[in-house]
Amino acid sequence: MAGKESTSEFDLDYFRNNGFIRIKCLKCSSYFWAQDHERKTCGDPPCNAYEFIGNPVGRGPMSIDDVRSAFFDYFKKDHKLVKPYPVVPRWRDDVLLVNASIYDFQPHVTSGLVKPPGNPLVMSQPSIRMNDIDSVGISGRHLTSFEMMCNDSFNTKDKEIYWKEGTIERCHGFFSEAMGIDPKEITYKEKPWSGGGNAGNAVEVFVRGLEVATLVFMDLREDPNGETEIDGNRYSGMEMRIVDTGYGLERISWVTTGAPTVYDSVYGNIIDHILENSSTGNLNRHQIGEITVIYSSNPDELPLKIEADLREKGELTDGIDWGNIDHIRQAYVLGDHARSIIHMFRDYVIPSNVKVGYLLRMLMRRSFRAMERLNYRGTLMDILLMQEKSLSHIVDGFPHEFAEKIISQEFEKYQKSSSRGMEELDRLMKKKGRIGIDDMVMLYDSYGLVPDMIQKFLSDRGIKEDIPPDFHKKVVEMHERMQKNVEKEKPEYFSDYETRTLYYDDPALLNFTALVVESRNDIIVTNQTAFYPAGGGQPSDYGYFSIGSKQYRVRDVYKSGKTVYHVLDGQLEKGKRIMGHVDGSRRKQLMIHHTATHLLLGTLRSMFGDEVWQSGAQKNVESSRIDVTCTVKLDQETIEKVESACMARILENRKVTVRNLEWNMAIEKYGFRLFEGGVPLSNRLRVVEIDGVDAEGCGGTHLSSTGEIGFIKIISAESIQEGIQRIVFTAGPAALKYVQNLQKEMNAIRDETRSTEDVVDKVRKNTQELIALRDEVKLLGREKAESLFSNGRNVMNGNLGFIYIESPESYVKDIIPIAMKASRNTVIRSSESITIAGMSPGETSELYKMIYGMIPEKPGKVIRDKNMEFKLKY
RNA sequence: GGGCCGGUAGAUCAGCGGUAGAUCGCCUGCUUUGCAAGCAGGAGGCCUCGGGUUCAAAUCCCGACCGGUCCA
Repeated sequence: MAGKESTSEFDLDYFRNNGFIRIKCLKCSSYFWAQDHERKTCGDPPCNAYEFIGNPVGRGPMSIDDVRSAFFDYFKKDHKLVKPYPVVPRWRDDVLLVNASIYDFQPHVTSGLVKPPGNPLVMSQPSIRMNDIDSVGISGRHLTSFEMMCNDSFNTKDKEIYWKEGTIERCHGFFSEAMGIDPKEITYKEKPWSGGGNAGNAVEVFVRGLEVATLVFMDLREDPNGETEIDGNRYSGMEMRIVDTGYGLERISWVTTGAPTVYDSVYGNIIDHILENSSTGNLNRHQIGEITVIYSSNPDELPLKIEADLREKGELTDGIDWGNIDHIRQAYVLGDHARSIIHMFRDYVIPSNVKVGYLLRMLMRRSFRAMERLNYRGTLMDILLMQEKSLSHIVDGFPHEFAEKIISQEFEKYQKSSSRGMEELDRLMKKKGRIGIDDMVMLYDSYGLVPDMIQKFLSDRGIKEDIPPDFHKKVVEMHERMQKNVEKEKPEYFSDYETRTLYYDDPALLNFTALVVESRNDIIVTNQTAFYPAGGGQPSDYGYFSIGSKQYRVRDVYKSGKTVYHVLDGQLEKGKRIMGHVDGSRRKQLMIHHTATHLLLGTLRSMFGDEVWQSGAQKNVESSRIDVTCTVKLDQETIEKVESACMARILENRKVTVRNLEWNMAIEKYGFRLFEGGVPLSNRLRVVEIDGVDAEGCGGTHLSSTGEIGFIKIISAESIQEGIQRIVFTAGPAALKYVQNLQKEMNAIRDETRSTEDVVDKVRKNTQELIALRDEVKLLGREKAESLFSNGRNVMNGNLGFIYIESPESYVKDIIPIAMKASRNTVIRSSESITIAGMSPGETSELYKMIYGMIPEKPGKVIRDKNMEFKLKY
């Protein structure tokens, strides 16, 4: 019955006029809307298990291409169709991958600063989620990459597009009319939603136990003083109310095919191909459908855990060949990962040990292992090419050459570190006879050897070793210790005054008048400023403010929001009229380095291709650096080529233009390449373009042509991470100074080495001579020690016999090893010490007592080590 | 960004306080019709770098640098 005990956010005309009633789920007590008045449960697992496997809905099986075009056709009438964004979100730095379609519009659109690329809009956004990677291939429903289709509308005070009514009406229309699903099968479950600093009401849409869409009505933002509380966080209302829907493309297609798993549904042909070309041949996958249903009924538990429990109880074993199931699962993994890898390659991600590169490496290595376990006869590229075909309507420009190169490099690395690991394992076995859990953790940690590779290695040698059940726990424990976050000291923000940015109006302006509008201790805000604040890798300007003859040095300048803060030596009161003076030579040098950075990046990209992306940069006065993704190691020869190419472009004196473009237009024109450096949050993108070389969104100050750079000299190139090269360079006057210093150093070396002609040759000779002399001294020392030892006197003192040597202190260390091999104890006396060395511990101890009694001045220090050697220092 | 493992002959590694070794590769000679191989001999090392401890450091401690790997 329509519950009246609580008011609903979804008590909509559309529901009421179309025969829907609100029902309280018998199992989970949440509310849902349905046209089937007899319905008792909400449709969300675990309240319902999957009921569509082997029993599809709709007019017939629809491929993802079918579903996608049906979706677009349905919404295109009154929505703008937007092209998908890259899966690597270069426009934001808080996440590694696009997880959902709304990521495309955060934070610039959701904050209201930038207008959406269409309103309302429709699109299908490839998304990658790595969280459930352990369940991929096993649960039957988890994917690392999928397409999230959405129809989004952005409502403002002035313009209402559509809100709940319009969204639900469209959703129901799409599923029932366009997809031909029996409307009585569709349920809408109410559920509050929160994430990424926003929150709102939502409904989840279910068909036969499968969640096919989520409709989110985002109208709250996180606010510590907000009046609404959700999950312990406080929220307040947003000016823009956003409809964000997520339709799971693969799932919707799946519910129409009723295939055993989503993998079979979406790319069953590729799974067939993989199995046909592996050791078992193709396998029937019908049993897997039953397993998928079982897992669906317990969504909060890890599939492998459920499976282990059921198998222990003896359920879930009848007639199931687990060897085959495992084999099929590897094929699923391979099929799934191939898709994510395509998306990442498309965005030129390079495998590495950090960030998104690490995620790519993880996917690739898991794929390699799956191929090995399957004995798959093809290559990873074969599977990528098949998946590329199946994604042809959504992915364009998959770079084949780049993919081939990266795969072969990564495979080589994978094999190398596996075989190193295997050698280490072999050594450990020889040394210890068995492998403990700590060894396993070490092999995994240091060589990437997963436990089943270790197991296989051992079983090939007839040794049975179980993987300890707490292996992963141990790994996690080990990594728990490494959490550490350094909180950076935050500068003080106390104003929201919009400072006029004279440095943008005229980058050459150095002297200006200003009014102090805010003041706190040594920090002031002025109405306008020509001081460039630190940002975009460009450090702040220096200089001073003056009032009459008094000067106040400017030590630091920073910007927050629209306010520019100046840190002074001294204090200036609010209301004072002052003159500002920017240190012109510092600014000029920073501008040269900044424009040079863009030139260098553009040049590198033209030389090494689209894989070159900036991944960090820092300008400075003496030198600057830029980090770029690049698989090529930059040797001296390459560096010189880069320098020459830069020089050519400097001599061409190419124009540098700065334009403020509307966000969406800028992307339309230049693409996501604009987001090379950081991205300022504003409604317009400031695009700095070097004619024919490079265009980037950038907030820095720039020269007006490349000729002003003078010349660029690369100081060093090193790899700071895998796939990332750090180039340190200098330009303009700083470059001249650098070269002058080199000359000075060279002259100094020439003087010090007393060389007249070839300095390098002279240094080489000197070094060789030094090594030769060092060796000779060593040898002479030993010879001398030998001769001192053989000339030693045989002494009998009471019943103690020993060899007595008098020697300079410097030879003592050479005599000791000889003495220790001799059959008798040796006493070595120098002007500084008496040393006893020998093979008979008992006797040396006696000798020590005797000699200690004999010397007139008692020693200050007695050294005794495990060789039973004594040293008495006077 | 953090943890862990490592850096010794051209390559792969051993040695883990006492005067640098193995295997493969390389060079020379012998054996062989030739190849594969065998035998004998030989060359090849600032033991990554810098500090410290020590009579003595490749070895122990600290710090850089480089490589690998796992996690975020």
